[in-house]
Amino acid sequence: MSAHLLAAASNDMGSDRAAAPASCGPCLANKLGFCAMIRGKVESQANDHPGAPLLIGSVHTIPARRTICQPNEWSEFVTIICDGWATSSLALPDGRRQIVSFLLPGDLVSWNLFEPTSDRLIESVTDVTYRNFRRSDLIRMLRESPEFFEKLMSICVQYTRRADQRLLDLGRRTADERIARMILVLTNKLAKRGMCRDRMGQDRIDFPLRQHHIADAMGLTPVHVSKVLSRFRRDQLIEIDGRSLKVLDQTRLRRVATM
Amino acid sequence: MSAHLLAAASNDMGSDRAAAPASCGPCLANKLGFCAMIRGKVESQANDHPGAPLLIGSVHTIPARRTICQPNEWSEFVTIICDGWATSSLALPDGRRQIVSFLLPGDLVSWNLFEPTSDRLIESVTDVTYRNFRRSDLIRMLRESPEFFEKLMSICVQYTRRADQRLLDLGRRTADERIARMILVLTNKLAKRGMCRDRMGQDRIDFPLRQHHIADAMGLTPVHVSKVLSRFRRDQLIEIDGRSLKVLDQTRLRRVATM
DNA sequence: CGGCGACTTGAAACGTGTCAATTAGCGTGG
DNA sequence: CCACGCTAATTGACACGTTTCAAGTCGCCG
Repeated sequence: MSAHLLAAASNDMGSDRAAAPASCGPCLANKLGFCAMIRGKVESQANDHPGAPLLIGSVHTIPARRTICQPNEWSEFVTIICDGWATSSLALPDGRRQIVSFLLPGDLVSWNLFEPTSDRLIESVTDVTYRNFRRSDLIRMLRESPEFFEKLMSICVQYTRRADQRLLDLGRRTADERIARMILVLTNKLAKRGMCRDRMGQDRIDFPLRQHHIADAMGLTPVHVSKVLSRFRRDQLIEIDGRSLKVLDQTRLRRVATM
Repeated sequence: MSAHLLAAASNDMGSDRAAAPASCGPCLANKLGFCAMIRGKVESQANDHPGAPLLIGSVHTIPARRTICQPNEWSEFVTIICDGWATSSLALPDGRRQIVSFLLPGDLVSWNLFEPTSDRLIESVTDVTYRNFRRSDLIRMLRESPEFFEKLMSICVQYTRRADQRLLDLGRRTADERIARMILVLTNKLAKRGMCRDRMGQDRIDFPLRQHHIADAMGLTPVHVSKVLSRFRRDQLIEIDGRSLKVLDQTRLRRVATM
């Protein structure tokens, strides 16, 4: 199978090219995450072995509030978020649910490349575009490229640390602490990706989450989230208008969060 | 450096031998976990390349209630629990703590081989004997042995699923559900390792945990744990005497746990 | 204009935490 | 052997944080 054929077969947007797909323009994370590395790999592969099959992900776009992947659904693809916000969550039969993490541009939906299925339910919050890579391609790359391997391991460590903090949140922190921390962590994460609205100050961010998302992530009820956020606003800690959020007093917010 | 020298240098129990260390007799998990595989590897290595340096872990024993590893302490070793119970936990500056997992014989203290440091505080519950492997040895083995790699990945998946469930516990389950689930999960885990007291029934287990361990693992207070356990006992769901626990009515306990 | 979903707010209920007093268990040393 | 001191566990009364329920507002879109 030629490089051209494979790329065309696995990609549903004919205009994409391996080196710099059109859809990665808005993906602000392609500098730091996997995408860049994979594309780099693809380029060098194309240069070194012009005849070798190209590793390239197919791009998909999905509207807000849709499910991207069902729990325990088998998939031969590994997906990376290119644009928009999504959630990765667990659900109980009786309807209770727990959001494990918010997925932002550049995030791997599941960092375990060897598990073609997972308990998690993946849903879009906003419109989301994501990129599917063939699992087997990535595994091969993992074996061949030490650099890629290192990168995956460091992402793995990072995710684990986040998961640990979330556990501390749910087990031992009050609602105020949880929500304050969440705002700080998200702001920080977005700042790292250059996704803040302010050119300079890294404190105003697009904030598409509904309060029930925050509730499900922090193990609270939407009503209580509303009360805490109202209090934060009354205390001039944060400002929310429309779908954007600004941290007004980072110092005091940190104190509330006990960070 | 000869194989003999290396083994002697990294092992503080002179009588141990690579193929079947004396201390692994009581370690009931060596059939299924890492230990077996590593020892297998060591044996075949010794046979194939008699001159190559032996990969062998040093064995240590530590009394109950001691800290095995401080948070963020750098270590060139990867440790596996051989015997006894330990905890892996996170602590807040103000004293609140969250136990992330209980470590049983056969468990890897940290499954991330590439991270020489972690936030976790590792403490012994009972007397614990563990085995330290040189991180660099394991990493080399990981690269060389696909079989070993697979094993680590499957352990990794398993730990992730457990972590997910713990998140659901803390975020969305009531105290009763959490404690019932914990009892069932632990009983099950011990049964898998053949660590039950009954020869047949897999329901009576050694249970060295104090109630404050349960509290710290489940995000509750010791007082409340006591109340819930008392109720479970009054309702004939479980029986506790001394340091052993027996599930009396698995069906009803499962119902309480919403499993 | 009407309807719907997201959010807000208050009152009351509930689960869990806090505090305090008491008992049981266990290792240590006299 | 017992006395001592320590930690673990139990129990009840009360406080607090969070949930539940309910009513109402706001903004958005058909």
